[in-house]
Amino acid sequence: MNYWLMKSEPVECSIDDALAMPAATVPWTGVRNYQARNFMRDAMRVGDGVLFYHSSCAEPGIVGIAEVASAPYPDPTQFDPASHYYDAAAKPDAPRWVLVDVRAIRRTPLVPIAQLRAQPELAEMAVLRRGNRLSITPVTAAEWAVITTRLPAR
DNA sequence: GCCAACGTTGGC
DNA sequence: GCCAACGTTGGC
Repeated sequence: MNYWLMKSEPVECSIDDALAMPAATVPWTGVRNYQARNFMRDAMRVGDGVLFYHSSCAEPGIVGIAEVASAPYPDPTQFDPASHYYDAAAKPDAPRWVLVDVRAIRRTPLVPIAQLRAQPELAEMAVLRRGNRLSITPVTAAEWAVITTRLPAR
């Protein structure tokens, strides 16, 4: 079992949007970075824990708990010329981008990025690393424990 | 809106 | 295969 932090812009898909979907599950479309893609393609397993993170918004931070809900499969938006995520170089018989489904489990009180940075135990967290631009980063079991046990009870 | 940091592209 | 230019991310 592995753990991940996955960023989503709430304008695109917030934790509440995800919870409102059938089975609270969303296809994680739009990843166009090879390293992030490779995490989904090569390392994620169904049932892996996910910290649902809101980025590019007024209050960036962790807002929920989720889990990986599918094996990787081609991201359909790469084949859609009308999509913002269209990739003319990707063909159905040679997809370039994959995704997994993510099932939202519950909303949590916001844990702002400043609060994450303030925790000494989280100093090495990949998402907090200087210059990090990955929308998907691994989370260690120790980091997962610190974050999930210190989230205020709902 | 600014800017640091990094990935991608393309000329050579 | 180098590397400058450009684009993107994302917090502030």
